[in-house]
Amino acid sequence: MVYGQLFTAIEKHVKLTEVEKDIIRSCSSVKKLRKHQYLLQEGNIAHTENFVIKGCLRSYEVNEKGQEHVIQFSVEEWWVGDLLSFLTEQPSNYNIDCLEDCELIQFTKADLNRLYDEVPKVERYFRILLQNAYIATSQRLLSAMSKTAVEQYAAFIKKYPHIERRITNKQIASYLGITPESLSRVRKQYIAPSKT
Amino acid sequence: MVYGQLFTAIEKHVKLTEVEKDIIRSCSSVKKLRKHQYLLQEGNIAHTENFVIKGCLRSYEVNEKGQEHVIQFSVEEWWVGDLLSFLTEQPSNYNIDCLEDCELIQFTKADLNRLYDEVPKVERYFRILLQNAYIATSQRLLSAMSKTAVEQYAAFIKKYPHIERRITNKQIASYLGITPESLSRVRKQYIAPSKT
DNA sequence: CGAAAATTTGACATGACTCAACTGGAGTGG
DNA sequence: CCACTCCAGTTGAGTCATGTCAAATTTTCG
Repeated sequence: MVYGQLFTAIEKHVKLTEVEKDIIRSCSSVKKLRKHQYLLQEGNIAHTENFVIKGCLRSYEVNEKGQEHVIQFSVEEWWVGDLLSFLTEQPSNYNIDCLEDCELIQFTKADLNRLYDEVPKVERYFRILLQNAYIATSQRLLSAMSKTAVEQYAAFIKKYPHIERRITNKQIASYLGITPESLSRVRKQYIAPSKT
Repeated sequence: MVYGQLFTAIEKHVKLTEVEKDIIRSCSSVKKLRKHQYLLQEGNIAHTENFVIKGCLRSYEVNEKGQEHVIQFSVEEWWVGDLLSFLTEQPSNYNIDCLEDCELIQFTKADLNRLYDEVPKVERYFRILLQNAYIATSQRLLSAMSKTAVEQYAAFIKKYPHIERRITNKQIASYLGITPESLSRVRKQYIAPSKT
């Protein structure tokens, strides 16, 4: 039942047999976390990659100057984790906490390597997933470099209207790389697109 | 001979048999381009992904305001192309031109799909490649958001000392998302690390 | 050699940040 | 259920980093 969302997500890219689904089930586990709990804290190694069944998480980094930067918000049907730490098994620079009560499907590195070998389609799925993530991040980078704060906010609202209602403006500001004060001013200028 | 660099690059991640190498050779072609020639122009579809044997290329986008933004410099042993256009077969928003005479190994989408099926190791290699690209882009994004121009320039020089000597400051400025004038001022402040 | 491009420099404009104060809503404990 | 605290959000004033525009200078390369 909980796996339905995961299989649907995977099957957008590759078809799975029942046997393969069973292997995937056996190579993962379900985890529940409450609001404010941490999935990962700076200095720890990310032992899992996680698929979100329910809830909303934020990944952020605290830089040398003490500033927090939100890297990503993750909601239902998205993946969350620190890929770098997961792959290298080195301590993470990221913090990931729950903005709402959450339910996740977790895969360890061993799980995933076993899956790659036993179900090559999963490796294909992850290649495609990474292609998309890479493209999305490249576009976000370009957007961050060339757009004003207003343009970025407008682009964010357009792209994530659903997420926008679930998180505070302070978090959005951190994601956009501007201060909460600036976002507040930006929001006054910004004419919201008409409600549905 | 020219394929030596490609095989070395792939074999950093997965071992190849001679048969597999032959398949790779048969699924690709070598292309030479002169300085100032375009590998890809905005509006065209990226029909190939390309491995650089020799030379240096720049990928850039021209935004609505007419500003050029360098997305990436690609030198020997790197890949270059527009993944989004390549995958979706939609017109590209990018321009890619040669900053030096170049030699590339090209793979079409059909080539690559055939390779993925015939040599699953290649799919693994690309998954790993994309993981690394995704991580690198994520870090660059964070850096662009939280660092001053001086810090960014210092980070760039530290990370790409080799590339730095092959391209103009104007290009570097565009890559960092600052104006050439700002870079010029930044360079005065910046104390170069001692030469080797 | 000479044209075109890159780089530097100066003066000035501006978008976003910092700091500080104030408002209002959410959550907590008595 | 009220009083209290905490924190998000807003607003104002002043500052600073970077951009813009223009001109001078140097370098590149045909």
